[in-house]
Amino acid sequence: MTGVRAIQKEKTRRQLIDAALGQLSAERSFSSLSLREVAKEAGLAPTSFYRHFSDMDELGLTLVDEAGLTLRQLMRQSRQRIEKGGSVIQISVVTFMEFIESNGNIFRLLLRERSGTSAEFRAAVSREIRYFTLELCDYLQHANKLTAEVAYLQANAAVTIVFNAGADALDIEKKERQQLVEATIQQLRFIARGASELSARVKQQNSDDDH
Amino acid sequence: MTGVRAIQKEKTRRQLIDAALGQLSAERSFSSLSLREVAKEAGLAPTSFYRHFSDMDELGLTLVDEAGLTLRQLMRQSRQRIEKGGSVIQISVVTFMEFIESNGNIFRLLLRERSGTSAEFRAAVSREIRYFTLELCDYLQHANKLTAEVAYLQANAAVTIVFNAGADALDIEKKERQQLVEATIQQLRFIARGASELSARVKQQNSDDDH
DNA sequence: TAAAATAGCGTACACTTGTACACTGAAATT
DNA sequence: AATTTCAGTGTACAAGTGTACGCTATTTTA
Repeated sequence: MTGVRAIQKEKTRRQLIDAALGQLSAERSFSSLSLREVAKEAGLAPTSFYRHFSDMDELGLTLVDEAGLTLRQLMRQSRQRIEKGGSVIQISVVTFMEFIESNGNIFRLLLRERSGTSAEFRAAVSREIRYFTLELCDYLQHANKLTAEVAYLQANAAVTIVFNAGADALDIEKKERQQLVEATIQQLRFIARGASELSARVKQQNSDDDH
Repeated sequence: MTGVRAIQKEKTRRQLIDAALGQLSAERSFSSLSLREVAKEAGLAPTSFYRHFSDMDELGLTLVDEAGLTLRQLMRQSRQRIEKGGSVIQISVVTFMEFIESNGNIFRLLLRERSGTSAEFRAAVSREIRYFTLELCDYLQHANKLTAEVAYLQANAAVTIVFNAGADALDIEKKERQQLVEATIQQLRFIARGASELSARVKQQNSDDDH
């Protein structure tokens, strides 16, 4: 293991991944990239691509994994900030928007492949978003003392709202961004408030049943 | 006007539109369609395409308009049902899910082009969704006596949640669909509850300020 | 009725695409 | 030291792409 050869192979594999990521933009989706383009950008002959991935789909799924990793880093960063105090919702939204600003193309990848033409891609993206949601769910359950069910519904709704806001953020000017952030925060507050209200009511109901 | 020629032209234009719509599926996005394929499916020579659209983008934007039209029909249908009584939220969600079941490919078009590679497409889809949102906003403002601002935030959040649920519905079995519907309804209730709670508080605040 | 306009066709061309195949040189294994 | 493995190369090909151009047949206009 870890021979000169394996190291070099890993390096060019990385080059392919980076070449693909580098070609992504607002005007260019992963599915519009060609194997030849990516190989060329990585400084490889077209046919050398096959030494690393059996086709573009395999590379694409690797990118989605990579994106999921970035997403988890985001969460960690968010939690660190929250521990230092402040409004949880506000910090989360702001952190997410920062993530999008510096990882726009990775976020675009997730957004696009979530509704893309490959079932495998869609499943991969769903999985990453689900991890994200479940972590938030856990947090809500402990911090806000919610039913598991209500916590999940809230987490799911919140993630949907935030992702959607992120998508909107990609297409607007920086000065409008602030307004979007505030609107999103307010919407998350609606959800949080509604969840705890209705959760409390269910608990009351259950306790009535007990007597 | 209305000469034999114009009528025939409109007819083949329709054939092109229908050919394109007909090729859309879970595995096939609009951007993956080629001019030649669409022309062939419509029973035309490739170059005849240009007699009707200057390129595929122009055809695509026409499809988005068409999709928006279908969306507005959906709203009308929803309103009709609501007038006959019942839970507004429940009826809306169920109607939307029915729409997706019978117009899956049109909905997919909107979903995909919303985050696609053409700024013009994204803008067109945004516009259609905005109409949808504004109509809901109007309704909420009158029916629930909300601030214009709160009503908009609620409408926006609700549309986001419902669209997202629609996207999820496309990829699951029919039996799981019922569960998704119920979860979505619950999430919309969170939002509605939170909005009216926080709206009431703002009104109270404002009235305090007056004294 | 003669002339003009035009929807649709067929050919042609320059590109790009994925990938099969045979080859090379250096690293790994024996 | 001899042999095997294998990442990367270059050539080649069939298939598909958008679209320029000239032609035809029919409708529309003059």
